[in-house]
Amino acid sequence: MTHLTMTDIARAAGVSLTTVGRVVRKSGYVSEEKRVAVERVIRETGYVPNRIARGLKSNRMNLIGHITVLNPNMLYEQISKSLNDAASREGFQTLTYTVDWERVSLEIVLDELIGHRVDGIVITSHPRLDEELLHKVITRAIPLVMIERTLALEGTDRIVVADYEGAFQAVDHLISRGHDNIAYAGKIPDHEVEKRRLEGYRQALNNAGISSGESLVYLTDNYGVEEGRQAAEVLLELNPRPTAVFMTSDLFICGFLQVCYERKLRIPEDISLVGYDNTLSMMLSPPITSIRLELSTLGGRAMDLLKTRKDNPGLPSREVQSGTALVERESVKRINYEGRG
Amino acid sequence: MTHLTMTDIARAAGVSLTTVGRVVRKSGYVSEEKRVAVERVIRETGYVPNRIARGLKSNRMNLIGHITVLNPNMLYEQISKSLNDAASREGFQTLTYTVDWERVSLEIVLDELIGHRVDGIVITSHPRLDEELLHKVITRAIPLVMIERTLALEGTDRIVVADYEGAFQAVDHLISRGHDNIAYAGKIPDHEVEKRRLEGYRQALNNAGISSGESLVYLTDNYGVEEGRQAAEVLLELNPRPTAVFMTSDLFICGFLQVCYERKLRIPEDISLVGYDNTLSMMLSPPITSIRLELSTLGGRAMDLLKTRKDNPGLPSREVQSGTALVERESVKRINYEGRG
DNA sequence: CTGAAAGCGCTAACAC
DNA sequence: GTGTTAGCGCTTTCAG
Repeated sequence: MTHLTMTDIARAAGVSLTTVGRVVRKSGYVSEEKRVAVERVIRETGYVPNRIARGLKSNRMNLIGHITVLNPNMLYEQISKSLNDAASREGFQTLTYTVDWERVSLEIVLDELIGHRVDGIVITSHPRLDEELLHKVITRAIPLVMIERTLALEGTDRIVVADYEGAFQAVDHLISRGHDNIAYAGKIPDHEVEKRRLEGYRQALNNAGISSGESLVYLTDNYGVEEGRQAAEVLLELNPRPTAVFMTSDLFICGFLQVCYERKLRIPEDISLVGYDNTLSMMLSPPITSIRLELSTLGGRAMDLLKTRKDNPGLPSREVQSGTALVERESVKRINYEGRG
Repeated sequence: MTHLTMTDIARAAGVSLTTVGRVVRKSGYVSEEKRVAVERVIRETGYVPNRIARGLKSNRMNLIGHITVLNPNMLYEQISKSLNDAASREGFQTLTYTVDWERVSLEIVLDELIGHRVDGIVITSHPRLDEELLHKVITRAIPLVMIERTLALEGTDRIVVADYEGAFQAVDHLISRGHDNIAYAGKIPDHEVEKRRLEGYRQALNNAGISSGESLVYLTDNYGVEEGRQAAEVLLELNPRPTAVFMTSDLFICGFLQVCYERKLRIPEDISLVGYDNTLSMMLSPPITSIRLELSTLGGRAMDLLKTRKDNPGLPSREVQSGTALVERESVKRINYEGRG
C-alpha cells in the first residue's frame, strides 16, 4: 500500500484538489460541510501530506542543519539536544551530521545541507573553519551560526562561551576559600577557547596578587580521562604540593580522581578540585564543584540568531556570549589563615 | 543571491537540461567535451542540486527517521551516533526526534516522519508502543526497527539487548571470584528489559546453588544517581553486609560510590561492584567492572534490517540480539575459601 | 550521444 | 466558497 495523494482524497471526498489543500493547511474558506467530509476521508485513510512536494513549491523543508564534531564529551550531545528542542518548538527539524576534523568532510556535509535547502546551519565547535569553506553558504545567504569554536565572518553569527569568565570564577572561588597554591590542568592553548581559559586562571591569580609558577600549569593535547591521570601524576609530585587544582574539563577530573583514589588521597581534605563543563562532576565521588555552561539555552539563542538573520540578511555579524556559573559541591576545602592541605 | 537551477547551468554551458542532469548524477552518455564544460560551470557557480526536487520525483529523500526517548543516559546518544554513522555510510541521513513518553507526541512525530517520506524508521527504547500507534507506518510498508524496548509486531523487526545474558555474566563473574552474598540494585521489573536483568541475576545465583534472599534485591523506579545512593543506604545496612552488588546501570554505580566514599568504604576491598551499560564505569574511581552493550554495531544492524525489509516487505518479523560482554576493571575482589569482605 | 516533454504532489494565483 | 491552472527543479521516457 503506497502513499495517497491529495488528489486521491479529493476524489474520495467529491471535492477539488484545492479544497483538500485548504482543509489540510487550514487556510482559506471552506464550507463546514465540505470541510467535515474532507476531514473524514483524511482520518479514515490516514492521509499524511507529502512534505517533499510542499517543500519543492516553497523551496523550504523547515530543516536546520547541525554540524558537530566527533567528541567523547557529553557536551556536544547536550548542545544537539538543546538545538533540536528549540528548533522543533518553532516547527523546524534538525539534520545532524557528526564530522571529524577533515576539511573535506565538512565540505561534503555543507553541500548536502545546501542540497536539502536547509533554512539555517549551525556549526558547533569545529576547530578548522575557514572562509573559503563557508563561501557557498554565505553567498546563498543561508543563515549560519557557529558555536564555541567559531570564525568571525561577515554575515554570520557566533555564540561563544565565556571561557575567560568561567575559568576566572573557578580560580577565584578557590582563592576565596583560602587557596594560594593553585594548579591548572588544561589543553594546550592552540585555540581561542583554551587561551581564554588559561588567561582566566592567570588573571584571577594576578588579581589576588598570587604569582603563578609555570610548573603549576600542566598542559596536555587532548581532553580525556587518561590526560587527567597524567596531570595528577605530575601535579601531585610538586613540592610543595598544590592545595587545589582547576581543570578545564570534567574528563580531566575523572582521571585525576582515579589517581587520588589509588594514592588514598581524600577530596577535599588532601587536595581541592574544581572542574569545568559540569557534565560528569555531579556523578563523581565526591561530587565535584564545577563550572556549568549554559547549554540548555544555547539552542534557543541559535534559533533566534538564525531567524533574525533570515529576516534581515544585511545584519552585521553578531557575537553573543553564553554564560558560565560555578556549581558548588563537595570538592573544595576551606583553608584558614594557618591551614595548608 | 539565491539558488541556481539545472536550467541555469544548462544555459551557461550551452547544453540542454537533460545533459546537465546526466553530468550531475553521472549516468548516461555525455561527450567528454560537454561533460567538461558542464563540470566547469558547476564548479565556478558552486551549483548544488536541489534534493527536494530530486526527492519529489523518486519520492525518496534518503532519510531515516529516528525516535528516541528523553533520557539522561549516554546510552541513547551512543545509539543515535551509531545509527547516524551507519546511515551516512549508506548515503542516508537521519532525522532524529526526541520524545517523551506521551502517546500523542509519538503520534505527531510519526506523522512528521511519514510526511518526510522517510525510507525507514528506528524507534529506540520507547516504553509505550502499541500496535494502533504504528498502524500508519505498517500499512505504508515503511520499514520499522525497534531497539531495546520493543513490540513484537508483524512486518517489523527488533533488536533486543541480551539483558538476561548480561546480568547473568555480571553475577556469574562475581560468583567465580568467590562471592556468595551478592545484592542486586535495579529498576522495578515492569518491563521486559528489567525482568530479563533480574532473571539473569536470579538464575546465575541458582545455577551456583546460592539462595538469594529477597532483602538482597533493591528495586527503585528510576535509573539515576540518586537512586544509586538510596540503594547504598539500604544495602550497606544489611547484616551480614553483601560482599558484592550488581547494579543494572552505571548511573546507580555513581550514587552507590558516593555513599561508599562518604563512609570511607574502599572498592573493592570493602565491597565489590559490577555495573551495567559501561558508559560511566571507566571514568569512576576506581574504574568499575561493567557489562558492555554492543552499541557501536547497533546502527549497522538496524540499517541492515531496514534495507532487507525494504527489498522484501513480506519478510516475517525478525528479532536479533545485541550482545553483552563483561569488561573487567578494578571493582571486584577475589575472595578465598576463607575470606569475606 | 543529445534534447524535448511529461510529470512527481503540492501551493497559489486567478477565475467562476 | 470553490475549482482550474500553472508551475517548483528535477528525473526519465522517448525521439531525434
